[in-house]
Parts: sequence; C-alpha cells; structure tokens
Amino acid sequence: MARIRTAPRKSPTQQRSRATVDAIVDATARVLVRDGYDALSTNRVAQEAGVSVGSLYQYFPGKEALVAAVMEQYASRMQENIAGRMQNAPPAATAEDVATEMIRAMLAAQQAEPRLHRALVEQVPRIGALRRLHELFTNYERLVEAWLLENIERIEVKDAKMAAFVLVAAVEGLVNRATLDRPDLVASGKLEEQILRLVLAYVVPSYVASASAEERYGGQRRRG
Amino acid sequence: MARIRTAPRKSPTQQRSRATVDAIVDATARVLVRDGYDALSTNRVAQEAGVSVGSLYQYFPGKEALVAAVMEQYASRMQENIAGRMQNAPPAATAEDVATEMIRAMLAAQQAEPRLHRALVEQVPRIGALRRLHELFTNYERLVEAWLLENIERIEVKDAKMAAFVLVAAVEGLVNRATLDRPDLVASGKLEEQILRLVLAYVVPSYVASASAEERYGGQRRRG
Amino acid sequence: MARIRTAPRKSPTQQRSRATVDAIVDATARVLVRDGYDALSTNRVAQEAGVSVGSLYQYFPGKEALVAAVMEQYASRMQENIAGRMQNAPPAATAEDVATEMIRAMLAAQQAEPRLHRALVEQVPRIGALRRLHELFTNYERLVEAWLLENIERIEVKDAKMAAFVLVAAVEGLVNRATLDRPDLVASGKLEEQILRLVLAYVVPSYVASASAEERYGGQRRRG
Amino acid sequence: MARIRTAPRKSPTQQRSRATVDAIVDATARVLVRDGYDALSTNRVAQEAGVSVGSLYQYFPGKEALVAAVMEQYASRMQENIAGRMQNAPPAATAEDVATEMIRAMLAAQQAEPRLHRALVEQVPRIGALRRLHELFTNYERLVEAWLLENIERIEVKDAKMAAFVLVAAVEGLVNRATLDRPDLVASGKLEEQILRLVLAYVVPSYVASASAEERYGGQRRRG
DNA sequence: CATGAATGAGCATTCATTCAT
DNA sequence: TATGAATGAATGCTCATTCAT
Repeated sequence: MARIRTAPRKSPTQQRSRATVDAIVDATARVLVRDGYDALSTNRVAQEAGVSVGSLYQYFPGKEALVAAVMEQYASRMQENIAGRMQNAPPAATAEDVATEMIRAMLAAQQAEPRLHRALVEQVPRIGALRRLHELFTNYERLVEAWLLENIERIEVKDAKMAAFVLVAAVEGLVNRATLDRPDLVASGKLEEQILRLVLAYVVPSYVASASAEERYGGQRRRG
Repeated sequence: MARIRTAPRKSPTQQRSRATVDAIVDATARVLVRDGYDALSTNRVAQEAGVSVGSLYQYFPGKEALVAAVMEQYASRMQENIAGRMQNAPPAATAEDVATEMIRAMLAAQQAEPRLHRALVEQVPRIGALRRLHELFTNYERLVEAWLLENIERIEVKDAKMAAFVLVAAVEGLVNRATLDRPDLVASGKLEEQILRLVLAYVVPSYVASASAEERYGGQRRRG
Repeated sequence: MARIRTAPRKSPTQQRSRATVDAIVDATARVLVRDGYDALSTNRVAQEAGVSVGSLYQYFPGKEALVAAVMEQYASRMQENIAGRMQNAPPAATAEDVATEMIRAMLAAQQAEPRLHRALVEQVPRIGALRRLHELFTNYERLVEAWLLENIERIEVKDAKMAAFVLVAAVEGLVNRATLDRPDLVASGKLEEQILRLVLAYVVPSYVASASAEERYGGQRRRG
Repeated sequence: MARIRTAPRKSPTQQRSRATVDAIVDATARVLVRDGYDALSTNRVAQEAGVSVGSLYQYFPGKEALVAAVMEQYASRMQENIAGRMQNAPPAATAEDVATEMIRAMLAAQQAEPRLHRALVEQVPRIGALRRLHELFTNYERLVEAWLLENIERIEVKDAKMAAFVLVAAVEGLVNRATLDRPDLVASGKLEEQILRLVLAYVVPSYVASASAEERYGGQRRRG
C-alpha cells in the first residue's frame, strides 16, 4: 500500500488556470457520481472536463488527488454551510436549542448534495482523501466540546473531550447509516428527534428522564 | 457504475476443490491486509494462494467476489463469536448486564482480527460485499429490539424498532471510529463504559440520571 | 497457420459412445447457430452436450474437429436430400426438366436448415472443414458433367468438364448470395427461374433464344 | 453472437497519428496473409506495426475493426482500379466489348493482390467487415444495370435489376472459386472467355446462339 | 501553458488440454 | 470410460504517465 500523494502539484496563479482546475474538479465529481470510483480515471476526467490529460497532470498528480480535491471542496462547503447556519440562528435560549441547531445543520449539510455524498461515502476507499473528512469531524468535536464546557454546570459528564468524541462519532454513524439506508427517517424529521434524545440523554440524563417521565405519566415524577 | 457480480460461480463438490476455494479466500484476506484493496488483483491472489488464475476464475467471477467471500466469512465468524459469547454468559441478572454483555461481545468481535477488520472497513468500497455486513447489523437490531421488549416495563422508549436502529447505528459508528482512530480508548475499557452510558441513557435516562447523580455527589457505588 | 487435425480421434464402437458423439455434434451445431463460431469452445460445447470435457476430447481433438463434424453431417444430409429427390423424380422427359430438378434440389437442400446453413457459410472461416463442402460441389460437377454428356448432341458447349465447373460455381455463388441477402427471391421462386435461364442459356443458347423470342413477340421468330 | 464494433474509434488529426494508423492497417494485412485470421491478435498486429498496443486501441476497438479497415482499403483500391480501367478503355464499340472490359477489370482487380485477396475471402468470417465488400458488389450491380438499360433494345431480359443481381452474384461466385481452386483457368484466359459466354448467353441468348452455331458448323469468325 | 499521441506495464479473462480420481 | 478440477499460456484491454509539438 504505497503512500500516495494527494496534494495538488502547484497552485494556479492565473485566472485561466483557476478555471481549468475548477472544470477538472467538477468533472471529477460528476464522473464519481455517474461512473463510480473504480471507473474514474485521469483520462476520463480530462475528457469530461474538456481538457487534455497533460493539463490535468499539471495540477493533479493522479486519481487520488482528484478525488481528494472533490472531498476537500465538499467538506469546505459543508463546513461553510454549518457555520453560516449557526451564525444566522437566533441567539439560542437553551442548551437544547443549541444542540438542536447543530444537529439540524449537520443533517442539512448531508442532504444538500445527496448523490455526491453517497458517492463519496460509499465508493471512496479510505484513502488520504478521507483525512479531510476526519478533520471536519474533529472540528465538530471542538464545537461540541466548547458547547459542553459552556454548559458545564448543568451537564452530567466529567470528561468533555471524551464526551465530544463519543457524541460526534455516534451521531456521524447514525447520520451516515440513515442517509444511506433510511432516507425516509431523515425526511420525516424523526431522525433529528432521536438524535437529539440520544445526545441530551447522554449529556443530561436527568433532563431527558424528567421530560420522558412527564410524557409517560402526564407530569408526575418517575417511579422511585 | 455497472453492477458487479459478487456471487460465487459454482460450489465445489469434490474435496480438493474445497481446499482450493479455501486457499483462495485466505489468500484474498492476506493480500487485502498486506497490499490493500486497490492493489488486490485476481492474478496476485491466485499466486498468493498457490493456485492458477484459471482455478480462481472457476469459482469467483472477479475481484469483487473474492472480497465478498472474505467479508462473508468474516461476518460469519463475528456472528458466531457473539452468539457463542452470549450463550456462555451467566444468566444475566439485570438489563444492564445484558447490555454490557452485548457491547463487550461486539467490541471483542471487532478486536479479534483487527488488521483484517481495518482493511475491510477502511479499504473496501461499498460494493455488494457490504450487504453481508448490513445483514449482520440487522441481526443486531433484532437482538436489541428483543432485549428492549423484554424490558419494556422499565424502559422509557416508545418505539422499540426505531430505538434498536438508533442504538445499533450509533454504536456501530462509535466502535468503528474508535477502532480506527482511538484504539487506546478501546484497550483501556473506557470506550465500553461510554457506550454503556450512551445506550442506557437513551433507553432509561432516569436510571443513568440517578446513577450519575450519585457519582457526582459522592453517593455509594451503584449495584453493590 | 498451423495445420489442424480435423479427423475424429477414434470411431465409437459401443452404442453409448455413439450417443455421446451425436450429442456432441448436435450441441456443436446449436452453439454455432446460437453463439457463433468465435464463441464456440470445447468447454462450452461439452456443457451444452451435457458431457464432460474429458469425454469430448476422447472423440474430437479440438474445436476445428467439432465444426468439421457438423459440416460433414450437414453435407451428408444435403447430399442424401438431393440424391433422394432426384431418384423420386419422375423420369424426366426433357433435359430442361432434369436441370430444373437439379436446381430445385439444390435450393431445397439449402433451405432445409437455414440457420445452420447461414452459420456455416457466414461464420466458419475457410478451414479444413470446408473441404467437405468442396467435395460436395465436386460431386455436383460430376452430376452436371454426366448430364451434359447425356445430352451432348443437343448442347452447344465443347468442353463438358469446364462447363460443369462454370455452372456449378456460378450457381453456388448465386444461391449463396441469394440465401444470405435476398431470401425473398428464393421464397418467391423467381430465383429458380433465373438460375434455370442462366444455365440453359449457357448450355443451349439457341433454345433460350427461341423461347425468349416467342415470349417477346408472341410466337414469331426473333429478328434477323 | 455479440454484435461487434468495427468502426474506427477516432480519426487521427495530426500527421504522425495518420502514419501510425497506416502502419497498423498495413501490419494487419501482412499478419492476415502470413498467419491467418485466427492467429491475428491486437498485440501481434501492434508488434508487427512497431507500435504499442495502446496506440492501436486508440484507433481501433479490436481485431474486427482492424480487419474491417483492411477490407475497406482493399475494396477501395479495387474500386479505383476498376473505375480507372473503365475510363481509360477506348470508347467501346459494342456491348460485348463493354462486358468484356468489365469482366477483365473485375478479374484483374482480384489478381492484383492475390495473397491478400485469398486471405480476405478464405479467412475472414462474415463479420461486419464484409459489408464493405457487399457495397462493392452493389456498385457492380448498378454498373451492370446501367449497361443493360443502355442496350435495352438489343437485350432479351425484362427485369434489368434482377438480371444485374443474377449476373453479379454468379460472376462473383465463379471468380472467387476460380481464384481459389483453379488459378490456372484464370491465368490462361479461359475463365474470361467462359464468363463472357455465361453473361452474354443470359442477356442475349440469340447472339450467342448464332455465334456458337457458326463456330460449330465451320462458319467464319464473328465480328470481322 | 496546452495538447493529445504514444507508451507499455499490468490486470482481467478465457480456453484448449491434461490427468488424477 | 467418464469426470471435472486444475493448469497457464495467450489475449483483450485499460490507464497512468510522459513528451514532442
């Protein structure tokens, strides 16, 4: 399993080059969605982009780099998406509102380009390209950790770092599987509900406990 | 993205052919671990297995089928592993014990052949081969659902099916990411602890609430 | 272009072997028609015949031999067909009747198994297998020569051997092309008419001359 | 019997690629003559052409396409040959002269590259490549039809189209068989004589009738 | 910088043929 | 004799990569 360079060869300085690079990256995404990762080749991408192979190699050392670029672009868009959403959100009253907003942002980001998302997650073997996705999740962890620390006096976990890891990993898995296997759950909004419960129960069990007790017994306290 | 045959071509009837098939599957696993999915080719596997390409093609229509066979075998072993473990476990006193046992079994199964596990999860693009893994998880869902229903009077979820899906997907994601990125957490047993909390908090928040309250305010250990 | 053995390896003596050989030859014909010459392989034929490859090789040294056997069988059937037809025909009054009968027999023979005929003529490269077909045509030449000699006092050709060659070759070409490209002509009976004219005009031009003159001028003699 | 692409993949634009394509086609012809159709493979042709397989596949999708290209080139050359010959011929006095000239042209065209001709006719199974040859013969049919119509007042056939088909098919068969089995007849000029007789007798039986009558009864030579 | 022709190693796949059972 | 597993040479074909124009 030889190490593979996934970094672009040189950054395009001129404007024309910029356009070429964009065309190539877009073409890569299209081919990835249409033909799959295995059928993706430098020649095919070059053709799809309306560019010569030679030009392609001026900017990308190979197939992996192409996919990595798509990944990068996709991850950036997701990130921006989420950041934008969080900023535009009204100043959240409660910690639950913050959590809800984060979860919604995450779900929304994945739904934005479902075909590309599926292609990336399903097809791309875990090469260097996925590093970028991990970074993205590491970012999430930081966000979550910050949120936990902000609410430290209310929450019932001791190790915020660990909790952030647990939450992000669990939610990632849940969202991925739902996106791939149960899109209906996502669409109906039920998934969001369940994720929220999962997260809050983990973080502030007593809060969920009382909430669900109320739900079940119409407002009385849970059985002792 | 052409559909790919992953089904074996014919089942060996004679004894020597059975040996051939086994040799091929084993060789595939070895190559997968050593060289990675992309570098895996029918010729290479045949050589590794000490078998002619022709023989390989007599039983497998291609690379995908080889990997699918490995997957199948691996999933079966995991399944047996877990089933065995659950049967040999002492009659669990409490629901928590059952959950603990299930989580331990799952973790243990993934740790049994870590290099192969990593190769399968990291490298194998999501081809038909992964169907088998999904089946496996569907099985888990059934187990979990049964467990939930057995404890229906104590738990605080309404839709057992949905809860099973949520739990299995979340735990799967958590275990996978931990295995790949944080093996230390797995080894130290901390992951197990966290998963247990995640699961129980989701299912019986009030229980965790009181437990963690005790923990926090210096209460005695739960379950003497 | 190595010489290839097309002769069967040994003649089946037992009855069971006879059945095996027949099954193989029939299977070859079927595969030839269905899949074409290039896709025909010993393994495939064996499977189609419900016989093991080993058995096949006991009687046929290879692909060429299989096709040769089909050819042989086909040529024999054609020959028998024609011979039978000529014998059952009423004692022909005129030479024209004989010619008509021969041409009809030839056409009928080619129409008997049109799909196999097409496959053999279109697909089979001119390997040894076609020798047999040439023999068949050589036989025709002999028949035609004999017919010419029987009518020597009436006909207007000097070299009967040469004439036989010319006639058979021309008719063969005509019949083949018509069968492949203009089956309608064959079906309508027009081809037969034209072949008859071609043959008779070549052999006894004066006869045709007067006949066609009559046709054109309603019985008067042709213009001087 | 899967349909096979015989069309070239792309036309070379640059000059050197034109050379490559020519080299490949020439090499194909050579291999076809030397080794036969079955032994012809893309790799072998590439080697013979002093070109890499990759280059070959850039212009031809496979073996069939190679042969088709040779066929095409050969048919074109034949066509030009004949056209040239007919134009350079002295303004033919009689219809017989025209027929003679056509037959001679056809025979000459086939004799020009006898080894390639034999290879193409004998070896090439009737794939799409032969379409081109059919076109060629269809062209002949048109020429013949035109000739018939020009002489309509003298000839004794009613359906010129039909007659053209019959003549061309018959002559084709005759020429092919003679070329393959009786080259002596071709060389000695006897074949030409016989074809002329066959054609004229079919078209103007009365002419041949009188001619051969003169011949037989010691009359003077025809056409002083 | 862009082009696209050329390269050739390498993978997929088939198939005639043998031979132990 | 029949079987069918095993062989491996040979073929088809692709694709990353280079380089002269």
